[in-house]
Amino acid sequence: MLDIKLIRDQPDFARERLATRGTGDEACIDELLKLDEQRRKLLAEVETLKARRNRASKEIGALMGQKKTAEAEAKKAEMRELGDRIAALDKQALEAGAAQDQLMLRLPNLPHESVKIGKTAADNPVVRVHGKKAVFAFKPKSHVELCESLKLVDFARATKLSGSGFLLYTNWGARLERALIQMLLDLHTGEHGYTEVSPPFVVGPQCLEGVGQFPKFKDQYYGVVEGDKTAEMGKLYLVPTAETPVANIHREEILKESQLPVYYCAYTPCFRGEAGAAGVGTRGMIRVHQFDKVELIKIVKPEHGYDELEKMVANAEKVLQLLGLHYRVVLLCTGDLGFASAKTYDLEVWAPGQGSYLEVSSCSNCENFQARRMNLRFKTEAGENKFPHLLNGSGTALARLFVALIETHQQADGSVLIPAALQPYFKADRIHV
RNA sequence: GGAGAGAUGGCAGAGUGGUUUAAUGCACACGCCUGGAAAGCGUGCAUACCCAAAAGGUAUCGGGGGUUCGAAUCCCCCUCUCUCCGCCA
Repeated sequence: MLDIKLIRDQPDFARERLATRGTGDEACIDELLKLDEQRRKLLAEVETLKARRNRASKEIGALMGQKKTAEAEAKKAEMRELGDRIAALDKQALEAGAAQDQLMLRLPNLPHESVKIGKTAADNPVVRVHGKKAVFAFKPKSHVELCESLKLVDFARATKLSGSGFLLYTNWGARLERALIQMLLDLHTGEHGYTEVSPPFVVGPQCLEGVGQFPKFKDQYYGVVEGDKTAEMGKLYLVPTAETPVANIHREEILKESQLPVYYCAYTPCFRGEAGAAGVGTRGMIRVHQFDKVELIKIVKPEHGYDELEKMVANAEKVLQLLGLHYRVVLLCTGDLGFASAKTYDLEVWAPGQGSYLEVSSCSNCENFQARRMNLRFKTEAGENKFPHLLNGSGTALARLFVALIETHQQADGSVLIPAALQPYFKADRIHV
């Protein structure tokens, strides 16, 4: 959520920054300003009346104490009338506030000034490239072929169980997935200073609202029902990313300045409805309804937000380096930026069998956009309450990492070599038939 | 799922319709005192919003609704916590 005071004081700045997203959201600034003015006018009015009533009520108490019943009754009648006006005005003020909130919750974050203005992913500048595309003396297979020949994933039976878009890892495939999860958690906790947490995989709607997934993108997530209580539908949702539970851990809290920065990392499966995405790249493991991910979350002082973002990107890159993968880092342009983010780097790993780069990580500084939504603050040494910056980054997503890994390290004989860093977890150096 | 008891500020804890402007204690900060410290004394110490600022005002005692001129206090609904019972990995 943006700061209404910023919109009030610098509407042109907010309009101009929002416009760079190309979503047309800047159009509602005028309506927002109107609603805000209306709300404040009503508030001032109703508060004046309430102040008068509070004073009168005390006087009534005093009059009754002095047994001046007639005077007290006269004042009571007067206040009854005032009470009706207060109730009516109160309702209006509340409605104006609710309308304003609805609008505010649907307004995306302002892109940071360092973000390139652009329209689509094609405009994203490549910041740096690591390694080179693997060269093969043979035609590299796609991960789908490798998974079938090495029996790493049983696509057909997964579909039988849960429909399309779900995966049944088998044998070496299941072990590889587990080894990757453990390697990444060990890396981030052991080398990068993150504290491991294991959150619930279902969360209440307030968590989705807190990070900006609700109310605008409500159609993309899975709601759960306990037993046959269909009335409970929508009370809980499967997490679309660990960001949802983990970023909300300290919601509605006031942290001490000395507690910052907070670094969390968590493994969770991620569940995504991907509404409207059917038919696009659905074959294989690139776009699925459930995948594993190790997520990084930081809560930091505002002045450190962007240094911490760079460090987080480096932490995610380390994963790809250890696995011997070629990748590039791109900076998302304003048009490609996520709803809550002010600045995002994507890590795209090369998948030789696909002949394309796959997004395996997205690291964002959401500044105080999410902190405002979840009312997460910290108290400075001077005693002032401030909103911290919230950062999230994949460290990394696994299904696509799995794809890049087996496609990159496949051999002419159809086997796949396991990188040295992963061997202690995988307990073998090669996958073969 | 059943029965009972609870939810008040950073913590503890009083407050059952009107000087409560939420007492008191602890913790914390600052000052006095001291050679220095402890103790003692004094002052301060929730959040948000309205107001250009100040002064002031409004709201908030788990959440929502109601009664009333007035609600932490009375009524209704919900959530959560604790104790016991049942079921369960």
